[in-house]
Amino acid sequence: MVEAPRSTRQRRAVSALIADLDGFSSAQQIHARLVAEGETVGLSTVYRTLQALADSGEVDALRADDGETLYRNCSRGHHHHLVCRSCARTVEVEGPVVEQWADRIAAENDFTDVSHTLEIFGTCGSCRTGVGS
Amino acid sequence: MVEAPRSTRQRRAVSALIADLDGFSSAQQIHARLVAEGETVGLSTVYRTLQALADSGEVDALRADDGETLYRNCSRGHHHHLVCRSCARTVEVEGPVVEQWADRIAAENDFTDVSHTLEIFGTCGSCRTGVGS
DNA sequence: ATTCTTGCAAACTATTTGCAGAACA
DNA sequence: TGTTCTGCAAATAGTTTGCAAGAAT
Repeated sequence: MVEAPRSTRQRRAVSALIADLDGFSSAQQIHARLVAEGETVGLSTVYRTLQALADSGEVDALRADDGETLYRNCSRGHHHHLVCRSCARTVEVEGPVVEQWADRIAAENDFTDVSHTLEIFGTCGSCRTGVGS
Repeated sequence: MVEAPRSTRQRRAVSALIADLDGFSSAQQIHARLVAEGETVGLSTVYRTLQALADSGEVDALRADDGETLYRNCSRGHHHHLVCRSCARTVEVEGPVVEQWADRIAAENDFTDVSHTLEIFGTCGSCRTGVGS
């Protein structure tokens, strides 16, 4: 049997913060932000909490290219990100096409419990115009 | 100007080994295998070489869920992966639909120089059947 | 009261880097 | 010969874990 975790100040703080976040954040960023808000939480606890949340499916976890694990709220609908390489501006986009494609591909190969990660990178208009390197 | 790297015994050994590999291997696995074959190569050199190869586009690099970076030969064109969560079996898939969708989304938001990452995860047939939990 | 959780510090893993000597062009 | 490359060891970065003290039920 799976036990529901106890409700503690720390876990509530982490969950609350995550619920407010739009994009992805690393465990360290989340911890830093909590501390900045005046919460007293240990970094290990943040890691442990995020892992638990990810295991239970309440948050999505994904590895960034630099090796950090990023987490994001998973309550709102599934969507992806269009991120500017230069200024990191992020646009949330939905892709029914992609979802369906991914499901179909998985089915064709006899895979179940399908999930996927998708990020699009590019240079946004402002960065192209305004910022010469 | 980009300088072509020098041809050394170590780099040749790494390239040769990668060319022989079918799936993904970590830097450590590649190093271990080279040593096993009798090559004398330092681990750092393997890391540096793989990075260079990845930068120049000669190999694909991808982060595994456990944090290791995996490399594979990149002779064929752009494609994505369908990976089994349980046994890590990987199927290479192509997605013209996705490529087009990504380009269109980016264009709609005035982004240029578009690239994207996409991985699909699931549980493969064998793992579903064979492994009862 | 008992059991789960926290936080610190130390341990770990994968990867990167400084530097002196070796290898290439 | 003048760079570039290598290998070692030490340094990083992110994350995990042991354990004693603190909370939750």
